[in-house]
Amino acid sequence: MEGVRAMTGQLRADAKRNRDQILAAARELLVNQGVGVPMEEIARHAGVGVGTLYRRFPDRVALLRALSVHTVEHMTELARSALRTEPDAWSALSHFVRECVALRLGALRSIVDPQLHTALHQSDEVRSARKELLRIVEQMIITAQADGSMRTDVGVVDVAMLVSLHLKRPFDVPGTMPEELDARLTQLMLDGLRPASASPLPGKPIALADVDWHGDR
Amino acid sequence: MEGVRAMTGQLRADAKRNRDQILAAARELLVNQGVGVPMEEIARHAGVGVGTLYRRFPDRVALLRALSVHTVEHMTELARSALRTEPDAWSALSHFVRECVALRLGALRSIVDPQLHTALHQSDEVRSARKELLRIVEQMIITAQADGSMRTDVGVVDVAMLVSLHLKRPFDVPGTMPEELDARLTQLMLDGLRPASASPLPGKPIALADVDWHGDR
Amino acid sequence: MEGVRAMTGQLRADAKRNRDQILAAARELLVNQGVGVPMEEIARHAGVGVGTLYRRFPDRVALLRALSVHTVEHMTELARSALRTEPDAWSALSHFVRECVALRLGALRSIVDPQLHTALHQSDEVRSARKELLRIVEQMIITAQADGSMRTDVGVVDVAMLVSLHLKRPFDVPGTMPEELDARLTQLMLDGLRPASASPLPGKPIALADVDWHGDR
Amino acid sequence: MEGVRAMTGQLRADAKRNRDQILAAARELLVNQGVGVPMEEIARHAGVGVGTLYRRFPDRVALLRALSVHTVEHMTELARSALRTEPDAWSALSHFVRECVALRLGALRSIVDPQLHTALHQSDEVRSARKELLRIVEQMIITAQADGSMRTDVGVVDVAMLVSLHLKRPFDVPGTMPEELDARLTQLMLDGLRPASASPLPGKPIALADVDWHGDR
DNA sequence: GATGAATGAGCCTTCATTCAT
DNA sequence: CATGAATGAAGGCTCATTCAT
Repeated sequence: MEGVRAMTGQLRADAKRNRDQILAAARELLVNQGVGVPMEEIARHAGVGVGTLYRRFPDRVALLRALSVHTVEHMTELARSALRTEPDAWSALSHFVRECVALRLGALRSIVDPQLHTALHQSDEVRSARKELLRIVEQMIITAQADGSMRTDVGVVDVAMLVSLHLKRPFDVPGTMPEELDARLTQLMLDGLRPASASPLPGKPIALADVDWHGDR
Repeated sequence: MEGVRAMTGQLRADAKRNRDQILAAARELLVNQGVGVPMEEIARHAGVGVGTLYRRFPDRVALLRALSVHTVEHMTELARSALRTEPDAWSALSHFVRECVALRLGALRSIVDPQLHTALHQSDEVRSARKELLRIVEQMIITAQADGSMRTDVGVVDVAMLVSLHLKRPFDVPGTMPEELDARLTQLMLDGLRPASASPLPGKPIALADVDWHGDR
Repeated sequence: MEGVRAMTGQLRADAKRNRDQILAAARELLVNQGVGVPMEEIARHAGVGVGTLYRRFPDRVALLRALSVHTVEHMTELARSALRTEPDAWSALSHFVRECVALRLGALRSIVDPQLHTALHQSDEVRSARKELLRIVEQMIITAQADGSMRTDVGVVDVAMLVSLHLKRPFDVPGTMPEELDARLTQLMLDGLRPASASPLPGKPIALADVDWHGDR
Repeated sequence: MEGVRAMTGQLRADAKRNRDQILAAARELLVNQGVGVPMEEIARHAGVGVGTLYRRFPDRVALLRALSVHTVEHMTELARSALRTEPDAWSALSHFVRECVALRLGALRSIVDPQLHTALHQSDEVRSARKELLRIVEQMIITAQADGSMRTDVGVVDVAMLVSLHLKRPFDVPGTMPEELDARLTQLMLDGLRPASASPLPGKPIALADVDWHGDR
């Protein structure tokens, strides 16, 4: 029984609850205060001791990695659900992107320290979660390009990198920017991906197959 | 004499040299290593002792502020020069944006800590430097919109915020992304600002006059 | 029944097995990794949870004490057996010493923290186990001195302290020292105890009766 | 000037004083409390802040290394001086050994953690200091063996390892052991090195040339 | 009883800033 | 003035021990 637990990643009920609380706390604090948040503050926020946090995630990088995977998986669900609900591929893509932005799913875009950034992505779990997401998005793109609703000189990686620029929570002095700013910027970005606007781009479309290390969350 | 010097912001030649070396070192290290760089490393890189650094800039925030002003002033020069050289307003704007991206003028976009971010902008010097830049860019925009080469539902602040998203140095695992990626993303963004692509935006254009705290560097 | 069990130090079979496994694990890890080994690692090595370890030994000192007693008792058996097997007292003594060294019976000589060391010896069990051992060794010595095979200006405590110096596992860069080193050093020590070599010693022979706190394990 | 300072290992007067105080404090605390002493306590004892300690010695291992070199150099002086003062090689050797024991020059023999031990000796400075010492001692030994005052079946490394066993400060409950104990044990050891006592040793004499990693302080 | 999760005190180390030389 | 030494607060992490399951 214990063995099965370990294999399937099951944890004792309370341990699982703690783990989830920690991830939630980390996510919130990261969004609001940047990657620098003290581990102790994350622990306190999650209602546990530091020791518990460290038992679950051996160090800061491990925590960020788990969070990263968690986020990417969330995005994958959103993408799948958009494909199901929306009438066509372009609507699905833009709906998906708007949701990601609105849900602030880019907490980890904040990571600006190169060591940390690299460490974060040296994880198969992170990489494979991202690859799965990108595969779905690539399908959306190919379909949208086929039916003429999207410019054809871009690949998933172009799109992923572009979108990821919009996923960083902007730390503006609160209240000085209109609510709709995020939505406006996102729409401007999406408009740039339409065929009508296409002006020549340097280089060639970058597809999933063209990079080793695939896009960024 | 000393008094005049102080008043006009003149410094003795070597002092000026020190100041410039420090700013250059800070800029380089910030770009390459993120905002975490120790003051001592900046000093070493600049070839001075920490003491000297602190004499010039009372604390870390002051240094970052100075760097911010310096960068914005650099951008202002680029904008002016683009207006002079380019045939029309839209070319000027896009040329200017491409230059900023290429020169990695967004080192401080890296700042992700909200306290720090706020502190940075609580400076009249920073604010007025930015206001000056935005005034010029606003002129470009208005002209470009008047001659039909730019969509009319955006304001400077929209554009500034959008551009600023592209100014952050992307910390990718080195060598995995094609050289042209930055240029491609920039072009996609510019294409989104063209009239051909315009789809309805939520809210209204945000102009310089619409915000208290004006855009972001 | 339970009462009798408790009194006679009997434990249920599995409990006894646990206890022994823990002691064995502790001994091995102590020998190989120094006194710093985490309790949790000892438990894991013994194939039990920490909880079990703590049920058996209320704290780290208690564990070390038990180990100490265990070791001393082992030495006592070796001494007795040597007396039975060897033709004379000196052979018995030297055989016994060589065995102790070879079996690395000095794991706890590693204890270098004075608080810990003191705590360890503030235990009647430890003290009486050691006293028993020393009584036997004292017999060997007296007999050997009487038949002229050992110098007469030393007492058990001298010998015990001397031997104990050789019981610490030497942490050398593995493989750089010849296998026989331990045996060579032990022999050099034994040779120093022979009458032929005797040169005057400061002070007087220290016998069991001369000290309060008797020798060292 | 500064350059010269760096090259010759010269420090500003106050810095040098601090460095010495730190080494002295470390030595004392190590002798009395084992290698576990908190860095902070060493700093306090030396009358400086932790920061200062860490500026001088980047980490605990560096401090221990410095101390090790310092000690070995001290021993080297003692050995040289003994050679000068004593009438013959054997007297020089035994005088030297007695002095080392009396001065408690074995604080670092306390190091029982194998990682730490290894780390300590992965230092050219430590190794070359030790090699120099061992060369001198080897001379003493060869000469003493030549004039018949020392058994001929041992090499420096044998002697060094043997002596090093006696250099660890014994942590006995204070006051329970007679003052002369150390001197008695040392004498017993020296007697074992005399020709009169020689009984056959397993293996062959281990000389400086026979090991890669040379003895242990 | 056994297990391993949770706790938190404590040590190590870094770095912004101050101050003696 | 420039320098770099000193300081100490703050954060990361470990591990002995307790306690819920």
